[in-house]
Amino acid sequence: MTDLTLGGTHRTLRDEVTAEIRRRIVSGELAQGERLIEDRLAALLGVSRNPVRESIRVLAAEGFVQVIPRIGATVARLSAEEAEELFDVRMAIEGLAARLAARKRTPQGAERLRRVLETAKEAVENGRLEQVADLNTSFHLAVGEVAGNSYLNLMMTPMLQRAQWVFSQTAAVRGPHSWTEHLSLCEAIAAGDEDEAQARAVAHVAAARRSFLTAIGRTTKHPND
Amino acid sequence: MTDLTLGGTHRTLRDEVTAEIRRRIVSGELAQGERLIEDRLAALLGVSRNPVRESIRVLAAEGFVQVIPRIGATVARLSAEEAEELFDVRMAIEGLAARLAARKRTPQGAERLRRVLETAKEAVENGRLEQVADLNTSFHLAVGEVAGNSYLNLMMTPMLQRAQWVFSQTAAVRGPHSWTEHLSLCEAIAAGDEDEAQARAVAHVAAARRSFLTAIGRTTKHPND
DNA sequence: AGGGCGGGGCTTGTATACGATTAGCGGTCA
DNA sequence: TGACCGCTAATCGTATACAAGCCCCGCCCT
Repeated sequence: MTDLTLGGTHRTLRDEVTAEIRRRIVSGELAQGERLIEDRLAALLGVSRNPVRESIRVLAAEGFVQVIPRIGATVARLSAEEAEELFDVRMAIEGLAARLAARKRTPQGAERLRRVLETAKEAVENGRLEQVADLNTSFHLAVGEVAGNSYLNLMMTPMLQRAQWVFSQTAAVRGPHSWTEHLSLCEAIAAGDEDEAQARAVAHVAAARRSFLTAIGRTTKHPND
Repeated sequence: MTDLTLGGTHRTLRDEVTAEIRRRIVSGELAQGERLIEDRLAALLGVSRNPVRESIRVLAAEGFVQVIPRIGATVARLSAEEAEELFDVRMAIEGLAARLAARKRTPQGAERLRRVLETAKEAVENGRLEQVADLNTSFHLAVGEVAGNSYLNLMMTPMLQRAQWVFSQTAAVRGPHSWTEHLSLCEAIAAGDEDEAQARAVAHVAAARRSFLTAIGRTTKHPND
């Protein structure tokens, strides 16, 4: 009786395993370079090796895991250079997402974005800090969904989780600053101003990059910023 | 003696199966919406179901396959809208790739691009038409590699194959026109002109979009073009 | 003492087996 | 005649089994 309708909504073990391993990587519970031994992961999660293997392949395609045939899988290593490279990609992708969101916005879409911001505000006020990172990702993802480009969304989902990974690794918390920028982006989208929406999204990611660079203590790229 | 060095260069069945299924999808041998039955694919390729399953998950993450739990996997359907959406993503991503390639170019990198163009020219002259599509993809991918952004490359690889899929489905051949644009892009990159490289890459994708729209016989989007 | 060599354990790659669920079909009853 | 019900075949989800390769350690030889 629990699942009387569409059977397609069933969550398979593989899906849960994938989400769980990814969560552990993004949160840092699984350290960079750490070996992912199929047997142990399977035992740890109480499943057999098969779902674990399928998960590892997907996570490898997403860039969270590195697989070397006959040697094994490890959590990917994220050098400072690679982390910074991500911001370039984000500016391009999220700029496009914001532009399309402004173009294709609907009242429901704008409302949806506001609701995520509202939830985030509550979470901040109640001190649910670890939830804030997830809500941050949710907001960016919601922008992508409002943009209504399915392939863009397919790419954005792992990209944003990777971004979250970068921040969890560097322990760089951007604080309330970030949410003001979100709000500003939300307004531009709701107003349907494509140029402004893109500009604000790009500026937002650029600010995140500066925050990241400060956190890792190297200002080599923009010494006169 | 064939494999005396690094074992990591070993190609597993799963890799070959993934490449083969992807190739059949991109080439159209596997039609959109066609069911991918694990048993049959396994028998067809002479392997067991396990490598096939892992392949299907990866292809789903790349957007070539749609998986519904307990129902099965099918080749993804590519509506005209989704196909066109891809061009937006490509303009953003390939524009960035071209810009970064111009910024980080090296003599070897520029030479590499020229070599791909040379090979393509030969292929065109010798009438190896089905190879031309692959070389087209190779060129775009090479631009990404010269850009030297690992995550960008991770995203570009399936994206470009998806683009190739779109063209193989619409039977839109762009012909020598495209290669002039490649050459022009290559020069801008070699010259290190970031703005020009990005502009030419974007223009190239925009031209491909027009070609696509013409091929599917709907000019609704840009009626006055 | 140092370097090659072989064996054992661990881990991955692949195959097979079994249970669970779905879709499709035919029969039955109103 | 049409709709509902149960059955069967097909297929997926998961677990288990076995084979093959890799790493590491100790031994032996020089």
